[in-house]
Amino acid sequence: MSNSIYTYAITVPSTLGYALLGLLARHARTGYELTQALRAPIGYYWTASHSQVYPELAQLEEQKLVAHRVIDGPGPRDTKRYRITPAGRRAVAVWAVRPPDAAHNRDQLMLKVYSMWTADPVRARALVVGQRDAAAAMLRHYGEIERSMRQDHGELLDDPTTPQFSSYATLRRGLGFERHAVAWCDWLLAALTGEKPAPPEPE
Amino acid sequence: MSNSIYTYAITVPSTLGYALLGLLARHARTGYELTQALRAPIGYYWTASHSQVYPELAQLEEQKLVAHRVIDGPGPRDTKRYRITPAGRRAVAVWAVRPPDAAHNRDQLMLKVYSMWTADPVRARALVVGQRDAAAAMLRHYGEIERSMRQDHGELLDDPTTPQFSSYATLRRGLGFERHAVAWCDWLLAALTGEKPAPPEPE
DNA sequence: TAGCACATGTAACTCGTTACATGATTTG
DNA sequence: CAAATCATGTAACGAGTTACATGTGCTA
Repeated sequence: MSNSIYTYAITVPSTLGYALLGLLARHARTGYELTQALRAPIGYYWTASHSQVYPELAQLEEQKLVAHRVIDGPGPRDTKRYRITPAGRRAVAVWAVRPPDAAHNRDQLMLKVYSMWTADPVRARALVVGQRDAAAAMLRHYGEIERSMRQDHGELLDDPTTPQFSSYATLRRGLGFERHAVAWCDWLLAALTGEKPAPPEPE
Repeated sequence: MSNSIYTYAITVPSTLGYALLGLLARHARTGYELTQALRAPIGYYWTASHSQVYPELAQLEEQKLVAHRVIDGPGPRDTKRYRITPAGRRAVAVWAVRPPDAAHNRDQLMLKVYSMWTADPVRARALVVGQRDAAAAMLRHYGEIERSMRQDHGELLDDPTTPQFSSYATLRRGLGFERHAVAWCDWLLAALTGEKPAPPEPE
């Protein structure tokens, strides 16, 4: 059947695959629980729906990076609890320190701002106010998470070999990101309102 | 043939379509020139390859938001210069101030950091150093652009009705973003090296 | 008893990338 | 004369979203 030794292509996990391995490296979960983790906390920087998760888990299992055990069944299908294999654990560890693919930071808001000069200034202001409020809300939310992390763990947040440290590092990035987003919105709002620092010629 | 008045679905431009309209709102361009703009400056927050641009232009033309005129031909096909129509201009202006779709900020680096605790600390450090340097290089690059913008235009950067203002606003976001990225990498590097602020119990 | 959380899967579709394809003009 | 730039298009594929599909157990 085969006319080549390359008939079977070697497949490496997709980015989603590594995201799932990273979650399973912490503890075993069902596909459903993995999907939930892809809303929060992973959802803050990577999302996926369950329709992507289940096929990906099947692929990871084919590659022997995860394994599952049936635990029980509330619905028409079995409930499967997945755990990471030693090979899977090695795969995440290697992937985690390889430089990421040159990231194209898709930011729809920037695209809109790029064309904002064509729009109604009143509506432009409203958009920026809304974005500012959303960023401020996220900032508060992250602040609450930080407080509870400091309380629950504490010492662990200083040790880079703990999963808590890794979580904390991503949280700090989120905090800085939203803090800057708010500051930028405030600057833009001032500029849109026409607050010039000491204009030489008065109207 | 038709059993419904809804046979013809109304189609609105995709995000890429609006990106193209935003570029054409500034001045007329060929598909090739639009593709180049989608590397820089738009490429800093939105990318697309020419294989996406040409079909999208055809769709925008079908929707009467752009129009083209053949100018000459170096290759086997005609060279087409596209300009925005009044309807296209109205479409961008409206889109620009509508809240963006709830953005899922995909950040592969954060995903890697989330699993960094499983990895070799030496390689982890190397990854973060590399990311820090890349962010610092971008920061310098944006700084140069800012200087040339201030020189070329200057007054215009204070007027929200000019395209230069819009460009400047996105640039400022980039500057803040990279500045924070560098600071965060520095923090992470210190944490990975094990610089604790006055540890109570010595080893 | 209606709705939600739990739990897993498939199908259709859009978006985006890489590769295929062609060919003139300019530059080293 | 080889390579890059200009210039436009199609095809195949992978990634991601929304909708379709099923069914249990708990709670308001």
